[in-house]
Amino acid sequence: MKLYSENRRHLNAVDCIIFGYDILEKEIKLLLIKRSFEPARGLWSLAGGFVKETESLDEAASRILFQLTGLMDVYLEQSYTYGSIDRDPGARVISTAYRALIKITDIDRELSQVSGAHWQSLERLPHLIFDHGVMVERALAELQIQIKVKPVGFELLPEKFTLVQLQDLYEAIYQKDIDKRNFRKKILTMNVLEKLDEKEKETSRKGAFYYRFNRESYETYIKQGFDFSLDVN
Amino acid sequence: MKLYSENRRHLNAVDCIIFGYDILEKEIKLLLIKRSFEPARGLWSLAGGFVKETESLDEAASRILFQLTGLMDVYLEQSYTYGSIDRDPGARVISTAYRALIKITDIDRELSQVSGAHWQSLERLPHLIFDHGVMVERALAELQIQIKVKPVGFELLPEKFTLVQLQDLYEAIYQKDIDKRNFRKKILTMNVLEKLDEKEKETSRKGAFYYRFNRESYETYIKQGFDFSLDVN
DNA sequence: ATTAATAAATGTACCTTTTACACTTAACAA
DNA sequence: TTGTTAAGTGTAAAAGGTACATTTATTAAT
Repeated sequence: MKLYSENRRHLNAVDCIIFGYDILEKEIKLLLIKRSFEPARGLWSLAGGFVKETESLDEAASRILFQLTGLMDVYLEQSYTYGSIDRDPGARVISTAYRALIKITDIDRELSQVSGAHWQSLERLPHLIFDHGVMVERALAELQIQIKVKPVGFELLPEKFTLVQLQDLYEAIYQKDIDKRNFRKKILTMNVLEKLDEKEKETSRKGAFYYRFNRESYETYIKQGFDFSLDVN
Repeated sequence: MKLYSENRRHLNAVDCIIFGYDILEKEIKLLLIKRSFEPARGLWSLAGGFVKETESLDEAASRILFQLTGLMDVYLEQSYTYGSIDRDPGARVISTAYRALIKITDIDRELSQVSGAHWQSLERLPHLIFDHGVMVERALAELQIQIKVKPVGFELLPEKFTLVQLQDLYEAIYQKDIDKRNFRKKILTMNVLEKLDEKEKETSRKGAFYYRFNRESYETYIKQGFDFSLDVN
């Protein structure tokens, strides 16, 4: 084992896979940017940046997300660290990917225009630079696992949402159809949804009741070892 | 966004959480080493080392595992990257943890003596340096999740093992008792175990039949979307 | 030869959860 | 008043999970 000083130092980056849900198009979207510097300038990429000596990896990821979206306190979890020698043709860069879930409606549309960021449907992504495509695949797989165990779906929806919208979201994440009655039965027996006295009336004459996620009762259930897994048809 | 060259470089390390299973003591063990350099020389730590410019993270982890154990082609998966600024008091080091599963019997006892490595029971670990305790906790949690979905337990057992031994292993990982008949029913319906014509006779007069993991039928089932989860009492 | 001791091996009934499936209701517009 | 549209609802059958006690094979001791 060598002394610290004898060892080679590396550039470290973070890249953010930023998921959003488009409630109208019923599609998961990713916030992507046009890369502004060489190599690969002008091509689509994840939001990323180098880790500074004054910040942790988590802080770097938060910073990059904030710079792009103006949002703080976003759902953000480490995904995986990519460390192949040649993954970035510009230099050896070790990059830690982070998964972010945001409510599309929270984003200031102007802001993202300025920074050259755009929401792109997961179904038809443009080609991404380097290994960013692999990062997206892994992050999506993690999201699919995560949502079985934790109600992270609510991070992607507005405060008020209908059961139809919630089901559409689950179908988009699983990329599978779900039986309506079974879905409602299961999600309602979890007792983490509050029915509101208000209806969403854009999409039907009858209207659908809004619900709200109750974070407190969720915490209670988690402590009791509650299992949110939703095995879906 | 700055140019590559303007950004600060960091030391990158990998640390290996090496799990083994002691079939006699029915305990999960970790292979730990006495640290040989400052800071924290002489204290217990995970096996780790710096990432070289000529190797990927995965390669660095394999190399460190090989240097310590002499084993190649070991089950090895990335766990998590630890990037707090002050996690290592010697310098800023970003460390990626890897989870390794090895058969204790595969290890050349001499070799580990030379390198100052020792198996320590997970139940009564010594204090570990830096954030290595946290790394262990996370890796164990990952192992507990992993074993529900993939039969990784077989990585920890010798080629031939009895159902009693397999159950003991699951109990050690889950840190929970499991009903014998239900365990056997479930594990046998998975059809990935081959019963051998041979008995283990050390621990009882009657003797227990040896089984062998059939990797081929496992692959077949995985492709069909088989679910190995074993929800246990 | 018989008996005692020990751990391995085995089956079933009950309960819970999951699945499959089609009609009624509310609201508005014509 | 009627037509249209999407929201909302229940039940029966199947599958899977849980709880639980006795028999069997083998060896050592008498």
